[in-house]
Amino acid sequence: MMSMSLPSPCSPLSEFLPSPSLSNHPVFFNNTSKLCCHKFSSLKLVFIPAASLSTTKSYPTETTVLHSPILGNKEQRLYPKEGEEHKGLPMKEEEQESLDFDEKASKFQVLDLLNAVKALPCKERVDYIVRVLDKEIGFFNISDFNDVLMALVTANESDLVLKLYSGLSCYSLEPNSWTFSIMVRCHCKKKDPGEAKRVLDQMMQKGFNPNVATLTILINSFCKMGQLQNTFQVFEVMDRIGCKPNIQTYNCLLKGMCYVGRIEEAFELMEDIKKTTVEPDIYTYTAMMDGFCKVGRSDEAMELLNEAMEMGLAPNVVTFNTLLDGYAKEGRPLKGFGVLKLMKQRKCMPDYISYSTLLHGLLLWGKVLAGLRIFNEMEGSGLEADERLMNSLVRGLCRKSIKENDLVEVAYEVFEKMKKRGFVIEQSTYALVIQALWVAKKVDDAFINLHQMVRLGYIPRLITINNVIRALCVGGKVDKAFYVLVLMYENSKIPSRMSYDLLIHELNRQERTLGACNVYGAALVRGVVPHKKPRR
DNA sequence: GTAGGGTTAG
Repeated sequence: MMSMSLPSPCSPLSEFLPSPSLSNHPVFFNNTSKLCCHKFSSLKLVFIPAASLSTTKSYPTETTVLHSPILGNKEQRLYPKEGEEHKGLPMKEEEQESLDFDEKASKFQVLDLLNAVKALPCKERVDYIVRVLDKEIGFFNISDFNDVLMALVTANESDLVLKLYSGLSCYSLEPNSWTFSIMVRCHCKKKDPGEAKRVLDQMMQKGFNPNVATLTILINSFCKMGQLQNTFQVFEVMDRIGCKPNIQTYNCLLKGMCYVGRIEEAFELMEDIKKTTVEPDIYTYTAMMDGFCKVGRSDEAMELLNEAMEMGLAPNVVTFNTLLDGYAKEGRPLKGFGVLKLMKQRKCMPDYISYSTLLHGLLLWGKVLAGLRIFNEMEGSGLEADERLMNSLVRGLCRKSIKENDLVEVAYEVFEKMKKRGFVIEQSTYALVIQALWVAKKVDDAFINLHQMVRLGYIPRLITINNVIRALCVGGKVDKAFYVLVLMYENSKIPSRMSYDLLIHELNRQERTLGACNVYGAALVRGVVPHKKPRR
């Protein structure tokens, strides 16, 4: 076995940077190692024990963030969502045009095959593919095999890929470099970079050298799992075979470092990249900005944005959204207005994510009126807020309205909009709307919504019910008040003594003795003895 | 010779 000196977890990053005079120099390695540690100690960066790097659950971070675990739910987001549109399938028209006839035919055959396969039960798929390749098309070489394999990887059919690949020798085919690369990609897609690395080792044993794209895929996969030591091992391989990392490779590493909370180190990497011939791009800046934002250092992210713009890089909607999110999480959502302004100046139109991020942040920090403004702007630009966002907006407006009694109408307008869109209205939203209506003395609307709420199977709190009953009684609408009781029976909920008392009191006042007796009797039947008695 | 990287919410 060849012994390999692996980069330490505190990563002398510069080793992987293209500086010919220094790379592969053992002294350089050791020196920077020390240098790194020294720098970090002065920056109070918490070192992450090697063992903890392989987990993605909790992350030591150098800065405590005000809200929410910084990277806690990151993993989900870092991976492609299920059912996500696949790049490359189907092809765009221009792409089709640019292919020559054979290529076209071959691509379409693979696509047809894929579609046919998808229609089959899982068990029959592999056999079907082999049959088609072997007999119907009439040729069956490693290149065709690779095409099918690649198409299946793109289509997220990794189980099929594994089955096909495992039968390779049965078809007396030898995997070539491209076959291995596809398999690396397949395992990475399955979030199993460890297995991908084993394929890579096998590939190299067979004398094939992976290229930068394959290695970057693997690096990215390790980074997404927070496995930085493994990432550095891949860099080591790159260095050994003389494959130069490019900006995409570095960007993956940068993100990986930020992901495990090694922000300062990521920043150093970025500074180091700038000194090389590999030029940072807007992805580099966005990744670093995201790193800062996630640990509550959005101002530094903003500085980076300015730097990127000065360098002539064009920030895009993702760059700006990152910043919006940072400020929102940090508790300074109003900063988002400045970001929006900048976006528009730079002709980068805010999208759904921009608005919902900002709106959510504003509501989270109690900036309800600002939130309303953003909501209106959002809807004005043709973007619709979703169900949950509108639920929180309505609740925010109602809470403010209950305190200050000035926003019921606006709240109700948004609320009605939700109903028109067929959105599910949450129980707590109904409760707050009814309370706000009640405070604003809009008793009939409160009654209507209480009715709707119960019909939807929600159970209002007794205080809500009694408030509405009392308000209806005060307004002389005793029949409606009585109907509230009926509603509660329908929901098999027994009204409180207070509910009955309120009704009996009002019926007495109106001298409707019979009615009062009925209510009293109804209470007794349900085991409630009201304080109030019908007046004789 | 094919491929690779980024943002949101309860």
